[in-house]
Amino acid sequence: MEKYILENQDSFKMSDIFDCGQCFRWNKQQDGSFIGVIKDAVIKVEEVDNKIIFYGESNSNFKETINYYFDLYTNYAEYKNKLSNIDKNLYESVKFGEGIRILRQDLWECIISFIISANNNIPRIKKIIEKLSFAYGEKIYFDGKEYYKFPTPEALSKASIEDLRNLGLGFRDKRVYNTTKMILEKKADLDKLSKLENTNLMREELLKLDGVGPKVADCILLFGLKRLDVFPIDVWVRRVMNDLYIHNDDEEKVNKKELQKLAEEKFGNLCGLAQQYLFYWKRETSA
DNA sequence: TCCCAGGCGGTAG
DNA sequence: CTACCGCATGGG
Repeated sequence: MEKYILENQDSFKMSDIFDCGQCFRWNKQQDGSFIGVIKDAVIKVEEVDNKIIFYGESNSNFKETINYYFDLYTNYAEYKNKLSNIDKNLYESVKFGEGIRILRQDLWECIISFIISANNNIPRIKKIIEKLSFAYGEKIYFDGKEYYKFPTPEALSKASIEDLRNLGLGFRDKRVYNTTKMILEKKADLDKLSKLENTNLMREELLKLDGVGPKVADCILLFGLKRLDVFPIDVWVRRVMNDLYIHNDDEEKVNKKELQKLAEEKFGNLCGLAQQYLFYWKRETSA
């Protein structure tokens, strides 16, 4: 078992990071710690006396895995400073979610996860991903308990549309099935895609995948490719943006393109990060 | 019983 | 190009 201790981190709050809706595979334990699966490894994170402690088995460089996944090479104080200075709303939302970091999640896992997210709620998304991993992912042990990796494209391609339907994917079954096939057969090349410079070219590639529309593509860009210059618009973000800036009586009528433009103007190349603070702030304080 | 959830794909105008 | 609709499922 490896152990990695983090001290004096400018922003790292487990609840903010794991509850802000960017990831689906971290679960809070009774002792307050979180356990999740990063690629091939089960990781446990706990907070003791303002120190963050990571535990896990790792076949390669444990510390590097953690540093990369939690984006610890990036100084969020600068980001937060910039955003806080934009206006009072951003100041409040950043203060509320001060411990947020954008995780660097696996692209493939991100794609499937957010296809499943369509017209779905977060608890059920988590359940479905758990079931997928249990059924098609490789078993690993941690602290005497069983966990399951997220299935590889090869493994998931063994599932028929009906299999997926039986796991509770609903109408998303075909989308996951088709996209898995496309990626497995290299009709969509994720390695090539992740090396693209231009965010819009990346988005175009993602949009070719079945079940990936504008919102899902932007989530993948933000959470799987760390493109902070995208602004995923869902019901919550539309709500908070309308409440704060637009004040349309009928929030449903708020034009998405207009909103997109407004976000880019206000938040610039950090609009994805701004989205995350706003989303978390609004969702947590209105529940 | 109805409504909603991190939307998307298809079709029609 | 925009506007609408159907879609599976589970929880409130």
